[in-house]
Amino acid sequence: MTVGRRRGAELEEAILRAAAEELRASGYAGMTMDKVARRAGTNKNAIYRRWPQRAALGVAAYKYVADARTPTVDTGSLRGDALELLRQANATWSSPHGAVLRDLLAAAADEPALLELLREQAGGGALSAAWFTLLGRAVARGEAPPEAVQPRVAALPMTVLRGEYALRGVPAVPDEVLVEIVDEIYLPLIRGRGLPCPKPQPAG
Amino acid sequence: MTVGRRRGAELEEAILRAAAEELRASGYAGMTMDKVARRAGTNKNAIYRRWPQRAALGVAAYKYVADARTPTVDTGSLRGDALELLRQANATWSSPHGAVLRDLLAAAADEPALLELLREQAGGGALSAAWFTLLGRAVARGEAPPEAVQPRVAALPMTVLRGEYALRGVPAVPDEVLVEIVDEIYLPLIRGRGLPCPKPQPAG
DNA sequence: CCTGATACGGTACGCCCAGTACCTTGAGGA
DNA sequence: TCCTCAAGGTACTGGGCGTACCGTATCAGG
Repeated sequence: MTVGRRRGAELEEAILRAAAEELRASGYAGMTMDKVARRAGTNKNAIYRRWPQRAALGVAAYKYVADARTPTVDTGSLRGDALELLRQANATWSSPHGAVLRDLLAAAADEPALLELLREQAGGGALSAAWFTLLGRAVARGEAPPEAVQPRVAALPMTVLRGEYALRGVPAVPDEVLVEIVDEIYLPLIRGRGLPCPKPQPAG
Repeated sequence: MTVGRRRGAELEEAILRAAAEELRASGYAGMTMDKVARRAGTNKNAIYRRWPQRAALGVAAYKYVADARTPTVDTGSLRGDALELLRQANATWSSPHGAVLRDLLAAAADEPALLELLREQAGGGALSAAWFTLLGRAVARGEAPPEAVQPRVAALPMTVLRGEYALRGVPAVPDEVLVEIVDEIYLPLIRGRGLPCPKPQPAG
């Protein structure tokens, strides 16, 4: 009746796919080991043989669907680039895919090892690199002072966007907020860093 | 043996105290209803008669210990005020008290009602008000341009600090980072917003 | 083709915890 | 005093994580 007993990579694929589907359908909280096993047409043993804990499976399932595409933009202006990158990030986090990631982050609060992995995905590596190159290009064009190229400054819009997520309940920040972040915060900050700027109150 | 059967407010106090102690001892995940009941010298019924769910008890216990002190600072300069407020926030979030709050936030990801309450505590109301008055004073002193008085701008240092928490595993951000946030981001931003600033590249 | 080793499948556990039901017992008010 | 209501005690359902055990299919090697 069955097409034979699956083993190794094939079974692993099936489990990951099932876990990913469960994540999408019920969120991380609803991703039960039994349900994953049933959906994958196997049982919990096969899962626990590969991942020691539910959280580990969750992370694996997330990485399975997360195509680690490095965001790239080049609109020709700092403003355009920043806005585009923000929009991409906003779209990503607003998708069900982003919801899963947020659930996972919340649920893994007591699993240091998993937090590490997730943190990377959530905006550690590739993303901050994108902001760096973006700023670098702006400097080359003379749009930004070299002093502005600095980790905390470069990726500030993403930080503010995350803050916006924290304030509102759920993502999907309206586009005008993204524009505001760029025009009222990022660009003025870059400008402000360009000034040798005598303090307005040179007291002291 | 016992001092008699406790009722009403007295019992409620005891439960809240016990729940708070459990939170401190084992985090939210370890705050079991049975354990709270046992520690309070009562049983789960008395708890469920007052709070319908575990999460509700968690929030109540948190609010029980959280003395909602409104932070106030006035060092005489924008830089000093901002730094002081950041230091206070950092101290708060680094304390076990802050750890409980973070646990709670993570655990309540699927309880919209609780999220609301927590969000308020986490920096919604009183805190952003403090940043507003701080900036207002700076404007009055001529240290900052009036255009800078804007929600997202005013509380930006807190947003960046939260971002720092997200990147590192656990709070307790070193003091020099707080200084950097103020000197490299907040102050330059305020400065930059003061300029009518012709765009460096007026293309278009 | 036969024989192991390995891993899959099935099932049944143990444990813990949330939340509920039911009854007994004490305390305070009328 | 008696009555009511809440507190205490205990047991139970339901469900989820993680484990154990055992039969069985697949694969590798001779």
